[in-house]
Amino acid sequence: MYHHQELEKKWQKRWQDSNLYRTGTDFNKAKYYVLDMFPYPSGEGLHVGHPKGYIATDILARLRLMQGYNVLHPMGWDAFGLPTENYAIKNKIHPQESTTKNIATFKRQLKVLGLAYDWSREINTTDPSYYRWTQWTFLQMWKKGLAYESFAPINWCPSCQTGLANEDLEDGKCERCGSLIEQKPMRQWVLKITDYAERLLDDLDKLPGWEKSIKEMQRNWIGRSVGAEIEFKVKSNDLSNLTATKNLRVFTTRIDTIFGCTYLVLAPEHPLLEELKDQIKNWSVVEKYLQQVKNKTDLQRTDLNKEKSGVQLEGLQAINPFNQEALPIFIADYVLNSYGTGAIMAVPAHDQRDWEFAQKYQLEIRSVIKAPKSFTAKIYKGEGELENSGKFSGLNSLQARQQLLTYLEKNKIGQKKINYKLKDWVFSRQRYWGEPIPLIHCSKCGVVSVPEEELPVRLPEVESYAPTGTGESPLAAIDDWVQTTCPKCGGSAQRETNTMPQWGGSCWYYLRYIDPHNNSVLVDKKKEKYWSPVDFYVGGAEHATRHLIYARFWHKFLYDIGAVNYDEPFLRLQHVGLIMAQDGRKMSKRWGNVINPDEIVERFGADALRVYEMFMGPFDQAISWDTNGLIGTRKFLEKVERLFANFEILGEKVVQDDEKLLRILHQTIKKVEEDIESFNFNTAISALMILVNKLTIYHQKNNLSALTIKTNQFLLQILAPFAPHLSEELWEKLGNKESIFKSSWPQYNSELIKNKTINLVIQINGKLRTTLEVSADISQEEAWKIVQDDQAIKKWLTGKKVIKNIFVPGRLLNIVIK
RNA sequence: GCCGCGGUGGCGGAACUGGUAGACGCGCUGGACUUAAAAUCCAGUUGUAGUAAUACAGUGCGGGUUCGAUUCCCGCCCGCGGCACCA
Repeated sequence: MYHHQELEKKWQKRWQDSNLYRTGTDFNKAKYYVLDMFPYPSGEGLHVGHPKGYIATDILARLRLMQGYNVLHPMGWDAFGLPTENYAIKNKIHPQESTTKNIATFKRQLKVLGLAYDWSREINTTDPSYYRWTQWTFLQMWKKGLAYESFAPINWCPSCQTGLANEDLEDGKCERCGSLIEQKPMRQWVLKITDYAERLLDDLDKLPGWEKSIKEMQRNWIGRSVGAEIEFKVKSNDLSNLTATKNLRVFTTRIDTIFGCTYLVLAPEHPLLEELKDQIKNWSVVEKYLQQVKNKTDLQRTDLNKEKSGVQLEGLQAINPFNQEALPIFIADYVLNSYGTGAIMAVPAHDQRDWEFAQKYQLEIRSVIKAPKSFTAKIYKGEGELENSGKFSGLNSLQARQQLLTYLEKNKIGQKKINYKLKDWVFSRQRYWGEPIPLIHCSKCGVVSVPEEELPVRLPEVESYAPTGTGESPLAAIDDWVQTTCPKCGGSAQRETNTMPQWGGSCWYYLRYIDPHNNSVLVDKKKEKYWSPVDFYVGGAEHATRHLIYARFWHKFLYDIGAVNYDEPFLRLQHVGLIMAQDGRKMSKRWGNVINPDEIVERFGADALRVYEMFMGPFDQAISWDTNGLIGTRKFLEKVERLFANFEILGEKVVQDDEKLLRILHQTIKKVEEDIESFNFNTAISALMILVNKLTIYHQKNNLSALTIKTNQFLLQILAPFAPHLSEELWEKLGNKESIFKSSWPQYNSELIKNKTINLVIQINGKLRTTLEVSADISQEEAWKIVQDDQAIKKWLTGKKVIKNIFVPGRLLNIVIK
């Protein structure tokens, strides 16, 4: 037993008093930047799942510290956001006030875990000295035309009363509150992230240190598809021999199926509809359909199971530019106005959706790609040899696409086109608790930026935080804040009253840790060059398509304007697997299954919690909490403590290092070091347990330590990143004056770790029959000699013919018999 | 539907590059210590048969390659995550 409460407090105080984790400033040393995704300080405080990632980075940071690196390992708060604001509305408490309170709670909870953060670099996104630079970057984007005002319909959450970005939706619902999202035309500030789509996609290849799954999620989200835009002429029936009335562009990835196009479909919102209204003979039917579509929610509209519906635009025809065929035109809500050109060429023979539609409205289905003989289903979606395609028949899909494209471009009826699913980032929110957008509207000069030296534009005090619901932020009601003078002409003008989304401040916080108190630039260039990029970044996978795309975009922009020296912010990325409750569900107040880390630390100690969370299973996997498992790791720490307690009593005895145990020790040093680097903490701890078990057994049998004090200290050093408090205590007990984290990580002896003897596996026809303890460098001949005389093997060989021996040096001998 | 990840004892999980499947921990069983309990320590713990030595089976299912497959290939099933009328 050891008294974790006083012991842990003692060391936490000492670390703090000695500034042990203050970031080094000697730029001649190698650097290592380990970063956690900073938390949103909610009112509920932490549960045991939250710190899992922080413990992991802490272990890595401590290893790097002992290896002699300058380590940057900071923490801060992503504190703007809706829950705090909603809390303010309900309880009339200023968001700043509850934010301050929540941060204090979080910080206390993190501190009792003994995390090695450099708190002198703490940042907070709601601090004006921080958001000044968020605003500054926004202005730079605005100046480059990357931030623009849009009046297009956007996602509107009727419950949160604000516009949202595509990334903020889940299944057509608000990610925050679950309300169904509506489309609402509104004035919005939008960031042109699509300008960066290609780089965001291509540069993923520069990040071998990112998990495949997260890169895939980003690729999916960016959604690049290569195809062609083709121009059809739209003619009125009455004037079919006259010139075309309008041009209509469609986007397709399968131009090789163009001869199979038997009709065209427009999205119901397509602008051409309004333009050709007069020539559409069944306009009243069309109008009715449009009304029906309008009444559907987005969720209903995109329901894959629903039957396709649409209406033909009677009186209009489209001309296929490749064969001059006149085709009917439909509107149908299975075509989205927001993707491509909002219009498609329908090829029912080779597209599931077009096929369904054609079936319903009895349209021609014309095969233009030969299906393989083995193909039995109705719709062949694959590639192949073209048929019924004029002079292009006989080509394969790939050749056809190239030739058709050439034809398109030569005849100026279209061109190659790349489309992305990624949409520009709707960047304004009609809420209070966010960074004000630093722009001014002047009736004479238009939109004018707040001069940089006047930044930050501070959030004003308001009476009510409640959203107005009119599409205006609560800031709009603060007249003496809104009314200002135009920086350009000096005339009266109004401030922009929208605020930035929660994701704004987190786009660049990792840069600010590098230089958190700089008042003249976002980050000092020299410091940035030294510390950037982040070497290791750890956080939840739920950020794969939000924060991690936004931050990469923001960073690339900063790179383009010369503010940072490399165009990717995070070299290595690792996602944390959730800790679920014991019942297998997510830990949540709602289910009443939350485990508070404070209680665990109180009862079992921070070290036990740390070791347990790392030992539970693979780091990136979701695993259920089990307090029994935690007791196991606590017992392990007590075992370590006992080992050294007895050591003290027996300390005077002169011992020599036991060679076998010394070998295991050095193997463990290697294993622990490598496993920390690869985030396989569970196996690192398992190795430590094996070592401690062996030392304990030796200790008990011989009533003395297997190793000298000096070698025994290695054990404490490799345990220290996991269980820093106990390791410090025992380290001190052994007579060390300085912190264990000022000692150097032990070097394993690569000669020593080689096993001298091995258990040679003897197989017969691949089946294990026996093992022999032999010298590690035994030759095949020697092994064969021994094996033939072995009783266990002899009986298998009698009456059989040995065909051959397969020998894997240092491992096995397999005898193949017949 | 598409993409990614996974499926191993009662449980969490381990296994290098194709080479002893089940490390380590939890739980359980038996034992030592104790007046007793806790703690600690020892032994056992994939299944079947056997006192045992040992044998056979065994890593979601069915095939294949190989001297040898949890690992590689083909075809499925199930679970998790992401995307999704994206043309």
